[in-house]
Amino acid sequence: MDEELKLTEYDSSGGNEDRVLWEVGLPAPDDLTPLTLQLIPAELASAFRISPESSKTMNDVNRASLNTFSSLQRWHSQDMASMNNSNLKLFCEERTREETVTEKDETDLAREGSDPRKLRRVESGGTEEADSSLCNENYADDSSAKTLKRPRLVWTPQLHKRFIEVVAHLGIKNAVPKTIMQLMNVEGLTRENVASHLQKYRLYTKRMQSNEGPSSSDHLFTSTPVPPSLRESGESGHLRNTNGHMATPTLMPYQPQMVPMPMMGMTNGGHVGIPVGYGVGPPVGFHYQYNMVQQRDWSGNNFGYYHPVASNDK
DNA sequence: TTGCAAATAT
DNA sequence: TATATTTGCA
Repeated sequence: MDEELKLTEYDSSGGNEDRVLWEVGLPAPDDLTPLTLQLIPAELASAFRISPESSKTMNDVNRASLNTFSSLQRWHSQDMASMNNSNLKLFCEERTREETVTEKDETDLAREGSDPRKLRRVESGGTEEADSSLCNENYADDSSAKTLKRPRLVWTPQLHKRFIEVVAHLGIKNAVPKTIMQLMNVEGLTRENVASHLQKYRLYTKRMQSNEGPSSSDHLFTSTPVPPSLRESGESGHLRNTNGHMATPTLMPYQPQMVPMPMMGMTNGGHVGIPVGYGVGPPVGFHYQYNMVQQRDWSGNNFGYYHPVASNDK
């Protein structure tokens, strides 16, 4: 969190730009490999017929650092709480402008008319791929929330646990996508998300009931045991007590905490965690955030998150 | 609106 | 390759 504070407080307009951006918890400068150093020695490169890296001067390194800093600043200057698609759109437009200039500088007629996003993927060294992937058509139009393609939801064990709790609460009979979605009270979660997950979950429970055993892809489901109320077909999750009255299992209200975490050291090929802002109360808008924000449930467990996957050519 | 299977996307 | 999403149909 110290890093986070330092990063947030960093302001190039006022302070000493040569100041180290963060110090706490990070290796001392002496422990770091200089970026000017070539990682593959010339002899090794020639031995394996690897085309030698273009040597990096301090100027190159400084330029790259400044680019990184300015983009980080841009990210952090956004009000994370009020982050919305318009912000992202502006961000993307800005980036697109920058990239257009770059592409003009490196004029290549053969590329004329091709998709800039594909171009970028080929051209970028990879470190930009993850954030560039945010600026695709999924986010380009915020005029209609319905036409927005949501990032892929990752059903983490915690999110699945919440799902199970709600399904157990409702009982097998009442556990339909819409109701589950409402009771889960997870902002941004759609009926389709739930329907899809429910579909898979039912297949899993079916497999379990037929003593087939879990399949290799049932990792998530096996991590959370199937509640007894879901094993009895057709019975509601509401338990009948000795008086014959219905006793409703308590369903913990959803009170998430936002735990901001700077997205540092993300490399290409890795999935970028773009969590959805889970809210208390009725679902409101769907907020995309640039930085890694882990969702926690009331017991401190991380919840699910959305991630756009950096697309890779197949 | 729901459930399901298959196709598609990431 | 795994798995989430979409699609089409009943």
